[in-house]
Amino acid sequence: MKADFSKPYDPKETEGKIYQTWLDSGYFNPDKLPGKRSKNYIVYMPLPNVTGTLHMGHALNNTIQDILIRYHRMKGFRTLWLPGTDHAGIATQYVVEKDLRKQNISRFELGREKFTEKVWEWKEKYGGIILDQLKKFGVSADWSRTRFTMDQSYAEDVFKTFIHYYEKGWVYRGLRTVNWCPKDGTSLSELELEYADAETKLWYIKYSPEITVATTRPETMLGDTAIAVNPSDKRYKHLIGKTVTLPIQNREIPIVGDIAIDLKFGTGAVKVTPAHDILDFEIGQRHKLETIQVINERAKMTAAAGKYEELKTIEAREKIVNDLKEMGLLVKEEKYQTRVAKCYRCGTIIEPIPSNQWFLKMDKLGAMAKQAIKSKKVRIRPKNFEKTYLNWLENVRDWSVSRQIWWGHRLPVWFHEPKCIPKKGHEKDSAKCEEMVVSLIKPECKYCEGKYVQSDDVLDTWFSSAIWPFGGLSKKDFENYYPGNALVTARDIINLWVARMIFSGLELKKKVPFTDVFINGTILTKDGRRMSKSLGTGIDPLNYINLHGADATRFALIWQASGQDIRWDEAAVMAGRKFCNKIWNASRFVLQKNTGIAKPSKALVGKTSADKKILKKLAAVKKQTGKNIENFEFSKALHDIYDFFWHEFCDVYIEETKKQEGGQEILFYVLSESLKMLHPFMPFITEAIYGNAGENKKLLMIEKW
RNA sequence: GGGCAAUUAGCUCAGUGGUAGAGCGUUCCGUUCACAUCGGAAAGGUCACAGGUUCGAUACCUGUAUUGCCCACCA
Repeated sequence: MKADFSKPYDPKETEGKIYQTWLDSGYFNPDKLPGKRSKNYIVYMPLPNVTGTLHMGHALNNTIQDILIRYHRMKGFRTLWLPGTDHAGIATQYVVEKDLRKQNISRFELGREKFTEKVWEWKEKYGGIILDQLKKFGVSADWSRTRFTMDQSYAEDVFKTFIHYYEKGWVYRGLRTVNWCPKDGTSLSELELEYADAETKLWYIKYSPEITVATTRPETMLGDTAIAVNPSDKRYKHLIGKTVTLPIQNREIPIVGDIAIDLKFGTGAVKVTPAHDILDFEIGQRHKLETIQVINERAKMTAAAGKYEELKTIEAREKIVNDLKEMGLLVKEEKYQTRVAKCYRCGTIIEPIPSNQWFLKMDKLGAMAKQAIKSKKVRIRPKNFEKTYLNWLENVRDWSVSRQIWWGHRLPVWFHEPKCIPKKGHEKDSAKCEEMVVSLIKPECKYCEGKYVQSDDVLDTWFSSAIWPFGGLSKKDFENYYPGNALVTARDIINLWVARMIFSGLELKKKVPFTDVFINGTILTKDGRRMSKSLGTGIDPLNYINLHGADATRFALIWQASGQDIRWDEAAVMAGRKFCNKIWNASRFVLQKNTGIAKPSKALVGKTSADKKILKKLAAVKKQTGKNIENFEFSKALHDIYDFFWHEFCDVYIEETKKQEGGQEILFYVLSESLKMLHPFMPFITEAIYGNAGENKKLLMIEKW
């Protein structure tokens, strides 16, 4: 398409058309790129949630990836940027449930099957929104390869991965005290918790003449199975090994010594409730303590709580405090500032309860992930994030991979019906019925008429995201496009996602999925606060596109993305817009003077000192820009080009040529080269102008850098 | 509690062992034809604070303060 220089640059009118031209070219698809391209450059897009809408973080993250892809495409690489969306487990289930609630339908009325159908409907209707928003940014991903983590082939890879781990003996089932959301009815990983400050009380309860404990949760005392003290604590040392009688329950419980106990806090003696506290559970494991569950999955007291059965935990707390008071066992209560863990989705206070979960052993996998960084097979930039990554792996716990929700990959685990109806001639084999089978397809019992029923649990959503670098590729694509090169993501998912992709790739495919991880900065508000929808501090990047164009917005993002955190300053978008105007007008000037020249000459020799100077400068800037991009120094690269274009080329050289004869070829050449350098950063306007430059038939996006 | 980072012009940020730069904003001047979304010029900083290394530190080291982020988590 031709740019119309009789008017000022209008991004609104131009960007849609340019994007369509790119789509029509097919060049987003590596298989359709022209020319010999012997080397690959592959970027795996961090999967946005299907429920998501674009925020500033996506905008920055995807602009960076687009710069990498466009640069390498122009450099002659066979470039693949793999896009997709994540089913996002509980996040999506939550959104759809909320939607249904408006129609007064609960998911329980619908039942599992109908509910998941509804989620699929929802996904078909709204799941593509975020990808369409990315297109407005100029994202040059290969949309023909777009994947969804619940696509059949992807899901199959997820199941195979689970089965692989199971067969290795790395998957186990265990009762474990987990963070449980009573509202969503699911366990949550530590990383899915949000903490909020809360004012509560610290109650001092006398367990024996010698032992008083301090607790914020007296209701859990009903499930206490020990008292723990620090073994070096002189006050209690002599009591270790003895027992006390648990008040109310009148149960004998042992006093154990454990180093996890802080001498300075409270009284130095701690009640241990393995069932309802994760740290206590670990203490319980160490001392082989019994686990007595007194709170159920709806946050009510169980039968084991005796007369408090069926009370909500808070009601039970009040009653118990009162009862203790009456018994004269409440020594004192004091105000206490604490932090309560809440569900990251619904904000409900989580309740640690023992629950049957599936775990993936992390010893071998964690070691592999660690080794990948230590051996420099994978580099994380900025480098200090390698520490974040390694620290996590140093003391990583086994990964709880099961979730009690309906939307997700159901575990490929099949349980035998309780009854056994032996097949004829197999009466003697009835004991051989396998209680549980892990298999991709529904198994049949060899010995009896009994059926297998699939587990109700689904896998943690990160379990499926962890295989994105290969689960997202067809068999043929896998051969051509695995492993990839770069992964650009935010720092908060270095452990949740990046580490898990690395060990998944190594274990399942024997190769690291990518060699470079770039952690982009976090965009904060101008006064340094986190951008978030719930705080009302978020900004919709599409507003900037509508007002000033995608190029100006991309400019603003990269212009400011020099450090880690960005305090977002809107003025930068205006600067980007002004720069667009400058590019547009300088191009008009140069191209009007060069109507007759088809291609810029390659081996130009400057005649005047101004000519020589600009050519020299251009060569230097171009070299430096390439280096900067390859080193993930995008902001530096943009500042250099900006400086060169505006202050060297426009302010000095163009003005100089007005005074001197000739030099048109050099003008034309420097402009063309500038457009190329600018293209990865500001793809729309540069492509639009390039269509006007001489007889260019080629799109700038595939022009040689 | 542990770790990481930041502190430079009114604002958002670069930067370097030898007395500081950009964008935006401000002030003044300028519309001869690429661009007033422009050009030219100017004002504006004891580079958080204290010590140390050095001939010399904003830059290197130590400490302090403030801020932010990550991880762990206190019963």
